[in-house]
Amino acid sequence: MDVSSLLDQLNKPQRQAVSAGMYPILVLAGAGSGKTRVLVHRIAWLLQVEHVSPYSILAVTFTNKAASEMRGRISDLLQQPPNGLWVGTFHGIAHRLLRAHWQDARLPQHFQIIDSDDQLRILRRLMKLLALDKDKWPPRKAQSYINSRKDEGIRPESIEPKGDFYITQMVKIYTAYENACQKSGVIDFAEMLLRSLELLRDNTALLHHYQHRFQHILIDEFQDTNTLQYAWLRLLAGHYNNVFAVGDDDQSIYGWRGAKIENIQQFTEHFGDTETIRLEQNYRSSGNILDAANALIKNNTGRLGKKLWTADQAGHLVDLYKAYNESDEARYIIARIERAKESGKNYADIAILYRSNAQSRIFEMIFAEKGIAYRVYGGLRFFDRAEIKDTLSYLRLASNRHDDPSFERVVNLPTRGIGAKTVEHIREYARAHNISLWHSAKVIIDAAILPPRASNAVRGFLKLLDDMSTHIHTLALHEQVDYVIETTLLKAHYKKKERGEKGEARIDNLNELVSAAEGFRYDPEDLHENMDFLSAFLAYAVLESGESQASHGDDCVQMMTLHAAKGLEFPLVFLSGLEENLFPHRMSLNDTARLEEERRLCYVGITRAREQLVISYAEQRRIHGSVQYNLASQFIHEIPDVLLNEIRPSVAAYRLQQPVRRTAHRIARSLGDGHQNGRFTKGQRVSHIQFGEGTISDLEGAGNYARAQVNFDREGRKWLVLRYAKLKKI
DNA sequence: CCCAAGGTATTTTTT
DNA sequence: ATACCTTGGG
Repeated sequence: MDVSSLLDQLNKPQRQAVSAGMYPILVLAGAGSGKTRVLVHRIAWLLQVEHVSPYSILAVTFTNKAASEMRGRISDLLQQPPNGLWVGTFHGIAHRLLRAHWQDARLPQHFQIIDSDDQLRILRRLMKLLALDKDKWPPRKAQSYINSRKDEGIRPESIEPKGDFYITQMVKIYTAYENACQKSGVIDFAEMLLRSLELLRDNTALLHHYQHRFQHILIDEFQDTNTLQYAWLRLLAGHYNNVFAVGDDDQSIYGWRGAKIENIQQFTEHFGDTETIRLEQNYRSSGNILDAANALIKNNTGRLGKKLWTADQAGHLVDLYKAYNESDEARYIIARIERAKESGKNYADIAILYRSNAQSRIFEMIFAEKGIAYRVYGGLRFFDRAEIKDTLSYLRLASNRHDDPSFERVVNLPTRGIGAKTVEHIREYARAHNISLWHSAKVIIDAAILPPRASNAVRGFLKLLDDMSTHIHTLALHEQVDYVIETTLLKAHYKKKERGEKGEARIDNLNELVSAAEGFRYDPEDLHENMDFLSAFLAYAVLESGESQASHGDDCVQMMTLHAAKGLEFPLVFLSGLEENLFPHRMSLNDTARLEEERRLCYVGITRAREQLVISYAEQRRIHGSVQYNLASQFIHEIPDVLLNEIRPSVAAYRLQQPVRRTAHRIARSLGDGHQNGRFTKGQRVSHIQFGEGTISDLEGAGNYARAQVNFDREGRKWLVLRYAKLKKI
C-alpha cells in the first residue's frame, strides 16, 4: 500500500499521530474524534511504512469488544489478517503469558480462571474457617480489599498493618485466600495481571525476551489503566519505550474501580521525551451538543485540556424537560420516541441513558404497556448464569480435579446425599493434610471414615468425575459439554426442580451452551501455548463471557447506564434523571474528585448524541420505596441557557389524577427545604431505645416515609423511618 | 432438604 | 419497592 493513501483519509492531527516517530506518544482523543481509526492506521503505518514486523507489535485494550473491533479494522485496512500481531485485552494477554510460562509463574499446567463470584465463595468459606463473624467482617469487604491491593500490585507480605486491627485481619484473609487459590490451581482476574507482572519482573531472561519482542506497544483507553496495568505496561515497554497511548482524561469514569486518571495526566513526566497530540475535531455530534459538552467539562480542574469542535452544523438545541415525577419523565421520553419513529427513525438509533440500573424499570413498564421493543444492557451475562456455571464447574473438574471452588459448587448438585456434614468432613481432612477436596474425598473413602451412606454417596460422585474424565477425552468439545449435562443429571435436575418458564429457560441455556461449544474456535496463536481445546473454552467462558455491551440487532430502543454507553453513539439520546443526589450521585456529592468523575460521566453521556440530545429530570422520584424531592442537577446549570430549549410540560391527564400526591409534595418540599421534618431538624440530638443517643445528620421523605439519618454516638450512622423509630428529642 | 418469613441494603462494572 | 440473603421451622 502506498503511503499517501494511508494518510489521505486522515485529518492533520490524526496524520501527525499516525506518522509520528519512535518515541512515547500520547494521543488525547476527544469523544468521536476517531481514536480507533488512529490506532488502526498507526499499526498499518508501522507495518507498511516503517516495515516493522507484526510480531513486534502489541496492542492492548480493556474489553474484548474493543479488541475484536480493532482486529477487524486492521484486517480490513490491510486486506488481510495481521498474523503474529498481538491484539488483546490486558487480561487476555496476561493469560497468554501465563499459559506459555506456567512453570515460571508457579502455576499448575491446567490452572483455571475464577470470576468474582467464585472469588467471593472462596472468601466466604475461608472467613468462616477463620471464625470471623460475617456481620462484622463482610466477605465483600475482604474481596474488595484484596482486589484493590492486587490492583495496586501489593502482596500480603508487604503490607504492614502497624497495629491496625482491621488491616491485620485483612492481611490474614488475603494470605489465606492466596494459599487456597494456589492449592486449587485457580487465579482471579487481578491475579492474572499481578502474576504476569511478577513473572516478567522476576525472570530477567523472559523480561528481556518480551521487551525486545514488543518494540511497539499501543494502548487504547489509557485513562482507564490502574496502577497494576500501568506498571505492567512500563515494565514491558521498558526497553524501547515506544508506547503509543490513546485516551481521553475527560472520559475517565472508572476511578471507583481503581483506574488512575493520574496515569494519563502524568504520562509526559513518566515517559520523558514524549509528544502529545490532541484530536479535537469531532465527527459525531452537531455543534450545540458539543458546545454543551465543552461548557460542562470546563468546570473540571486538572484537565489536560482539549476543546472539541465540529465542521458540522449547530443543529438542534439541547432539549430540557422538567418532569413532575419519574413516570411523567418516562412517558414524555417514550412519547418522543414514538414521534421519532413516526418520522422515520429506527428504534435502534435511540438510546435512553441513566445513572443507575434501577432507573430502567419505569421505562420498561411503559415500553411493555405500549408494545415497543427495547433492550436493556448490562444484565446477567450468559456465562454468569447458575446453570452454565454448574456445567462449567464439572468441566473444570474434568480438566483439573484440584479445583476446589468447582468441587464445592457441584459436590451435591444435583442433590446426591452429600450433605453439609459430609462436605465438612472432606474439608476438614483436606485442610489438615493440605490437599485438595477431591484428593481428600478419595482418601476418606478409602479409609472408611464416613458412615456408609455418606461414603457411598461420595464414592458415587468421585466415580462420576472419573467416568467423566475418561469418557470425555475421546469426544469433541460440544459432545463433552452435552455428555456432562446429561450424565451429571444437571438437565434432569433443572427440569424437575424448576418447572415452568424459569426451568425451561435454564434448559434452553444448557442447550445453548452446547451450541456455543460447537461454534467455539480458538485462536490458532494459542495452539502452542499449552492449551487443550477444553481449557481454551473454559478460559474463554470466564474471560470473554461478554456481550454485555450494545450490539445492534433487532430494531429496539437501547437502554443502558452511562458507564455502559461509553464508546457508543446514537442519533437520538435521552439523558434522564439529571437530579442532585441521583446524578451526580449522592455518594459523590461531598468529594471533589468524585464529583468531577460524575461530571465526566455526564460529558460521556452528552457526547453519545449525534443529532439530538434530550435531557430530563423529575421534581419528585420514588427511590427505594420512598419519594424524594431533588433539585435539578448542577450539571444542567453548567450548560449555557442559550444551548437549551426548555420544554413546557403539557398538563397531562395523569397529573390531575394525582392531586393528593401533589399536596403531599408541596408539604414535604416546604419541610424538606428547611432540612426539617415535622418535629425534627438537622442537628437535633435524639435518643433511641436500642441505639442510644445521637445527632440527626439528614432528613428526607414525608409522611409515613419520612426518614432521618442519625449519627449515633455508639453505633454510627443509621437511616431510620421516623414513623417506627420512636426517636425522642433530648 | 425445602420453603416461608424476616432482615438488609440498594452507583457505576470489565476482566 | 424490591431483590437478595439468612435463618428457622416443618
